[in-house]
Amino acid sequence: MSDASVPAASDFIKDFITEDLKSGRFKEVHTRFPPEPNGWLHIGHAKAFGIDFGMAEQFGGKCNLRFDDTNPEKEDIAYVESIKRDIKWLGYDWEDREYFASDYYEYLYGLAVKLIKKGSAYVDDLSDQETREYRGTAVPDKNNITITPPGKNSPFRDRSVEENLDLFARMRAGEFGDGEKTLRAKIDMAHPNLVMRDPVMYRIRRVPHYRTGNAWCIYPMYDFQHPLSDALEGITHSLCSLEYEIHRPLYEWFIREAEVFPSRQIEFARLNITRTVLSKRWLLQLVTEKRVSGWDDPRMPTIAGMRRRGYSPEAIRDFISRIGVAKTDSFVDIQFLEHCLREDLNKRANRVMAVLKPLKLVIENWPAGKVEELEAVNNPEDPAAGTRKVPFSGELWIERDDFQEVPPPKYFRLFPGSMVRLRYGYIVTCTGFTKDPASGEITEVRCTYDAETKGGNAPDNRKVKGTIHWVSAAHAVTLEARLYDYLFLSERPMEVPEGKTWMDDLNPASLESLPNAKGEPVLANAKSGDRFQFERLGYFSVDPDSKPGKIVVNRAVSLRDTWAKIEKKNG
RNA sequence: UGGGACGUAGGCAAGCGGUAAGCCAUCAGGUUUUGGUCCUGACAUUUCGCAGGUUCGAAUCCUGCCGUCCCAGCCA
Repeated sequence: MSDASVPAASDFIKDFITEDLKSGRFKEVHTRFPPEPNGWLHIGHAKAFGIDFGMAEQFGGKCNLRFDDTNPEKEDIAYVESIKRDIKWLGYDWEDREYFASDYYEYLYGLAVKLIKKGSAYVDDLSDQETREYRGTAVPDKNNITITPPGKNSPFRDRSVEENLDLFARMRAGEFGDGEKTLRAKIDMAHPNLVMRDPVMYRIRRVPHYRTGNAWCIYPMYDFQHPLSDALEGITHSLCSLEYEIHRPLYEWFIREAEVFPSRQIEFARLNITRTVLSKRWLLQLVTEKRVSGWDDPRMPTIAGMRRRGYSPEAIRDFISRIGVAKTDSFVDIQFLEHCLREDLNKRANRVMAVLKPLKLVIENWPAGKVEELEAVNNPEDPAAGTRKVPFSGELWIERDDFQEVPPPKYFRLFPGSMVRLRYGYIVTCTGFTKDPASGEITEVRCTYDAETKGGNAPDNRKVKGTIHWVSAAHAVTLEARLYDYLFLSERPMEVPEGKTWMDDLNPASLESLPNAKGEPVLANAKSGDRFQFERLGYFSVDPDSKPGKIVVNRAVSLRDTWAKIEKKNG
C-alpha cells in the first residue's frame, strides 16, 4: 500500500532518479501517466500509473494525467471518463493537472514548422506502401535471425525549406487527400534502428476527433508528439514500458531538434499475469464478441472488472508494490494477486454465514417454533468490528458439501452418527437423512442437538473436529451467488498452440451462477460494493445488479482450501 | 547475416567485488468454534544461462558462447 508501513523496495528507476537529483540533471521529480482513451484500464495499467504516481509521491514531486489522444480513429470521450474514475478509485490524485495531447496540436504544429525551417523535416509524397518499401524491413531468415538492409531515400527528401513550409501549410489547410502526403523527420534512412529511418511525424486523416472535432485534418504521431508534450509539461522522468526502449533515441532526437526541455525516458517491463490476458485488443474482442458481459465483467482483469468482483484498491496497490519494478519480462502468478486480496480482506471484511448449495438440516429435538438469537463475532481479526445476532431455529440450511452419506477418510463434517458444531450454535449429532430414491439426491439431513452446548461451547471439553456454517431456513435471505474461475484454461493464453485460436482457450466454466443461495438476515441490507467474508467459503462482494429483495453477490476469491487439496491428492 | 534489451529457485525479486534478502507457490508440523487466520520449520551450500579469464576473494569486473523478448503502423 502507499502508506509508510510498507517500505517500498529498491528498484532501478528509483536509483536513476536519485542519481539525477544528486547530479543536478533535475531539481525535482515530475512524472505523467499518458493513457490513450481507446479502452478501459486494466491491472497492467495500474502497475504503470502506480509507478508514475508512486515515484512522484516518493520524491515529493507531482504526476500529471495526460490523455495521449492523437489518433482520432480509435478514441472516445467515454474512455476518458472510465479512465479517470478508475485512477481515482485506486486512490491517485492528479489534482488540477489534467491534460490532453489534443490541446497541444497548435504547439506541436509550431515545433514541426521549426524543424522544417531547420531542414530537419520534409513533406513526403510517398504512399504508405512505398514508405514501407523504402524503409527496408526486418526479414526472418531460416535461422530465425532477422536482417534488415539499409533503406532508400525518398525522392522528395531534398525539397527546399520553402516548398516544405508551403506544402505542410497546405496539408493543414486540407488541400490533400488522406494519406497523400506525410511530414517526416529527416534522420537517416540507413540507420540500423528502423524507427530512426525518417519516421512519420504527421499524417492526413479526415476523421473528426472526439475533442477537436474537424479543426484538424493532420494528426501528429506518437514519436513526435510524446517527447514534446512531456517537455511542455516539464516532465522530468517519462516512464514507459520496454517496447519503447528502441524509441528512446528518437525521443531524444526530437527533444534536441526542437530544443525543448529534456525529459528522461526510462523503460520498465510491463505486467503479465497467468490465466488472463492484458492486451487492449484482446479485451476489446472479449467485449465485442460478448464472451463476457462487458468491460466491467468481474472476470475481466480491468480495474472496473476487478472492482465489481470485489477487489479492494488497497489489495491492488499492495500487489503492484510487491511485484516490483524491473526490466525482466515477467509473468506473475495470478495466485499472488489473489493472495494480496485475501490478506487485505481477512483483516477488514466482516464475516457472515451463507450457504451456496443449500441442504435442509432438521433438528429433531428442537422445541417446535422456538427461535434463538445467537451472538456471532463480526471479525475475529478486528475486535472493533463487534458482534451481531444471528437467528437460530429447528430447520436450517447447511452446505450440501458438508454432509456425506459415506464419508471419505479424514472427513470431519456431517455423516450418519457424526458430531459437528454449528458455528456459534450448538453441537449436533447426525441421526439420519432422507434420499430421493429416483435421483439418489440427499433431500434432508436429521440430527439432535445438545442444549448444554449453546454458542458452540463444549462444557465437557469433548473434541468436536468439525464446525460448519448454517442459515436459519425461516430467516434466510435468498441470494444469487456468482462464482468465477479463471478466464483462460492455460497459464499463458498468449502462447496459442498451432491450429488453435486464443478463443479456444477460454474457460467455458469461468462463471457459475447459483440463484438459490441462502444468507443470514444482515445480508438483506447489503449495498452494492459491500464486501464480506462468507465463512469457510470466500470473500464476496455485492454486485450492482442487486435489487431490493434480490441480492446478487460475486465471489471475489475463495478462502484457501486445504481440504480441497487433500481431496485432490486422494483422487 | 541489422539494431535494442534481458537471463538469480516452480513464479516475482533483492543483491552494485567480501562469501545468495524477502514474497507467492509447494511440503512438514503446531494453535484454532472458519479444513480460514496465525505460528514454526523445509525449500538455490561446489550455487546466480554456459564456458573461460582477472582477483586473496566474482551473481557482481572482462571475453566468448547460448537462450528469451522487442522493432518491418501514415497505432500508442
